[in-house]
Amino acid sequence: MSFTPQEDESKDRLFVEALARGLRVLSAFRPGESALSNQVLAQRTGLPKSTVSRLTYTLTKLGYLSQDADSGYYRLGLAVLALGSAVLGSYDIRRVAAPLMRDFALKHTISVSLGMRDGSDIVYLETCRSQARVSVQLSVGSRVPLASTAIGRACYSSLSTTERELADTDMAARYGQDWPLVQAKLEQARQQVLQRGYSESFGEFERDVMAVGVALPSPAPGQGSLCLNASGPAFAFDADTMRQQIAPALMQLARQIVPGA
Amino acid sequence: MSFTPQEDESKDRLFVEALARGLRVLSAFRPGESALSNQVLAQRTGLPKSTVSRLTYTLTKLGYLSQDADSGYYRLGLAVLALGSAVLGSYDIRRVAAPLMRDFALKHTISVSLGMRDGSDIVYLETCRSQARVSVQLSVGSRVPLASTAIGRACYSSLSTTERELADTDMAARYGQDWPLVQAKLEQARQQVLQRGYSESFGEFERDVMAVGVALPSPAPGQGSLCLNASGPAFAFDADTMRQQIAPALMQLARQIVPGA
DNA sequence: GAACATTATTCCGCAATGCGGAACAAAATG
DNA sequence: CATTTTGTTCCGCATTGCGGAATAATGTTC
Repeated sequence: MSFTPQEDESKDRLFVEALARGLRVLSAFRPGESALSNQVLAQRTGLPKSTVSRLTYTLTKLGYLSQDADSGYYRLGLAVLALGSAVLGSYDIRRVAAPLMRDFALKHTISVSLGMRDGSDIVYLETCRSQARVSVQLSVGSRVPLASTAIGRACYSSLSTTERELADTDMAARYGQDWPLVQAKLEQARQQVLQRGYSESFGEFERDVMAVGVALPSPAPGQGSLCLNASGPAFAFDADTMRQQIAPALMQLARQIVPGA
Repeated sequence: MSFTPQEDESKDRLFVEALARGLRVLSAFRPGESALSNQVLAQRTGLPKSTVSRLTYTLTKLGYLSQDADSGYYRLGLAVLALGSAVLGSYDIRRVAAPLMRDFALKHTISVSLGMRDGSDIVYLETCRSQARVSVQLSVGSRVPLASTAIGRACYSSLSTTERELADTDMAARYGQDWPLVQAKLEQARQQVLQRGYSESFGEFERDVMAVGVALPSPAPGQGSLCLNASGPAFAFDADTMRQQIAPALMQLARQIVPGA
């Protein structure tokens, strides 16, 4: 249960507890949820009622929460959105990648996403779907696991030895006794990437979804590893099509996005 | 200099200062900026060095900031993105509006945005541009003033008397001695909305940008007021076109999005 | 509408927690 | 190597946040 393996826990004079708790309240809101009561927040965060009350009060005053007039429930405020858009704005790769991704999605009638690794997850920075009706880029900001997705495996395979070992430690903790199995699968995926240049996940993360992934060579090292996937429904894309048509095209797309490679 | 006019300042036992300061650090990042040094953060937030150091330390540990490996500078972390996407996910209007907006944008070769009022600003929740190459929905989450934009004026005009007076107070503080002029302009816009059903801003917010706006009847009252605009470059859209073609179509779009009106 | 259950807010004494000046360390600059 | 600039750590102080308990507000049941 030690979150901070490098030090003896809880003696961290530099860590600002009140800030952490406030953010814990904000992150208790799961996407798709409209409004939460003060009590639900207390349950989810594990904080005492009165503390939550004070934190919601503060967050509301700052615009990070807004209180529903009649129900009194809290919802995430628009100030949070400003932060989120500041994040997206700071990644200039998106500006380059998005139009190319859009062309790709239209040409191949498939969805394509740009992701970045965060620990043992991939966070989507941009998604282009072939038909725009399905879901409103709700995927931007959402997380998928490194281990079971094509995009995650591609990313994993592109890590340096030291980074890979760090990620391994992360996942060992995350998957517990399943880790050996997961690791074997990951190693297998890595070998495939080394040989063929792309990764696969055919129905492993979501049933009936076929996906291939490639890593982008990191433009500035240490900036975080970027990766792409292309995914479509199994009824429209079989394994052969993914391997012979989509995967090469995706590798081509990666080269377009990062020319120096 | 009193931020909280309702009470005698700084005697607020419920307000959690440390949380506010931490968020002040996060919001010091402006969109488009990549990485900030610890010192710049101190300057922008007005906090002492050591405090900022502690806050950045905490935020980094929580994933809300990430530290660039070599420069040591901080950038907004991916955890912030998750929060932002949770906000967007909580507004189900987007799901309804987005495809309709997209059709509108394509049909009229014009940009259309969905916004929500936050104080004396409008925050964009969704934008659809006619040509997708220009800017990657960077606009989602960005703020434009209520007073000088078409979308803001439409929203203002749809407020109830009490809400409008609150907004007035907000803007009086914001615009200072310019407020009488601004208010006159707003009142004029409001009359126009009452008569014709839409608002205009022809080059007033951004030079050479023509825009019209309409308000959406709030589906659940007190949930915040939603509004739409359509905007295009002056060389492609003259005032007559905006008034006779775009504005009626936008009003039609509003009725499509919120059928019960 | 009385009696109860559930949830939110406020109070208040205690001490833990965060504060910030200053000392220290580490780079960057010349 | 001296100097400036920037980041981190230390540490005593008291402010600030804490959380149990009391209070208020709201909703529910009969």
